[in-house]
Amino acid sequence: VADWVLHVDLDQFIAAVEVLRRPQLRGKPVVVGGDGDPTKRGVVSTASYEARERGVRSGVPLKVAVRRCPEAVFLPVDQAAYQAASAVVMATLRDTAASRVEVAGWDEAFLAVDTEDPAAVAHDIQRRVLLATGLHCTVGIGHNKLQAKMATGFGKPAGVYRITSDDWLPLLGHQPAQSLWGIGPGLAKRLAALDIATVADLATANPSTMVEAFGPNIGPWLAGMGRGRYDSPVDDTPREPVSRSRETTFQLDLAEWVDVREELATLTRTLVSQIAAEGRSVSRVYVKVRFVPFTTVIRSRKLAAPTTDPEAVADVALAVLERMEKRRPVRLLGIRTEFAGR
DNA sequence: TCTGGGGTCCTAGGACCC
DNA sequence: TCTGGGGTCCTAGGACCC
Repeated sequence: VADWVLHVDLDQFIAAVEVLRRPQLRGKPVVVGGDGDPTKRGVVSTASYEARERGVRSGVPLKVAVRRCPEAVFLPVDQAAYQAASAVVMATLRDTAASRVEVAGWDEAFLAVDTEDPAAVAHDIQRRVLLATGLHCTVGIGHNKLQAKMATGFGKPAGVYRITSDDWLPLLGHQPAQSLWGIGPGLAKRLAALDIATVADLATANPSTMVEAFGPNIGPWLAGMGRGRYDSPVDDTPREPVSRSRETTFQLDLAEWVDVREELATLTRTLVSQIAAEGRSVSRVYVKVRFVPFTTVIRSRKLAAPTTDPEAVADVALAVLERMEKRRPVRLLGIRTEFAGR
């Protein structure tokens, strides 16, 4: 078969971009997260391999990270820099032998490639990306996106790895179902209740049981993934954003409801002003509140008509907030707006 | 002790309509 | 006493990903 899918994944992307513009950091533990102050509330976005060896991984609270690795260099998140680097990477990928490139995030993409020698294409991609950006990437090869994506894990860092249907079960059969792309803690728990623990268990699961337990779409999709099957093709259609959100974690929890209202109104106005400046209008508003102790509530309301008026959206957000229990203290406020015209 | 911020997609169930 | 079947729209909320 000459139709291959390649999954290109930049290695420790965010940390690598930072090291690129601060060469003196090469080889040192680098932690990017929050505003770069590890005494504040926030979590790690990406850590360099040197920091990962010390147990500092994405999602670890910065306060924990600094305890585990006090000598690490802590840097603030600089989205614009990563976006710019990402754009160069994606342009480089589009300039390769790939017939289609599906951007799957800042630092990863799927490529449809028609070739007899996918490994040669993969190495060529690595050379070109390194030349254009100074960044290293891993390339996974398969006959679909799932196989390619799982192969990347075996190729890290900076390697090339291939998985096809023939070696899917020998390689992955004994692994937990949750190791598969798309199976998180929630699905893993429901699978475990059906005595499905591993990828091999999933591969041999009874189809009607799966449909009964997960529905006509997700059931067969899960069972197929157990056998390394994956139908959705590499899709290079540029995607219009569906929604945009902003959220804030307060350094000091809000104890007064009047402050909660004020912060939510400000957050909403800021976001909607930006959206309006881009010429988009808002059709639905979600309000997210995280209370202490740790519970998160999300409520939404559709607007009577799409609008670009920050005040109007703020009013709706406050009305949604009023429907919630006025618990305190409040740790986090978030606003998400869905765009009109979809 | 501490738990970010940015997204997408799917499903259940109620309201309402014919 | 019995109360279909199909459809859309809406909200809540689960789940996953980087």
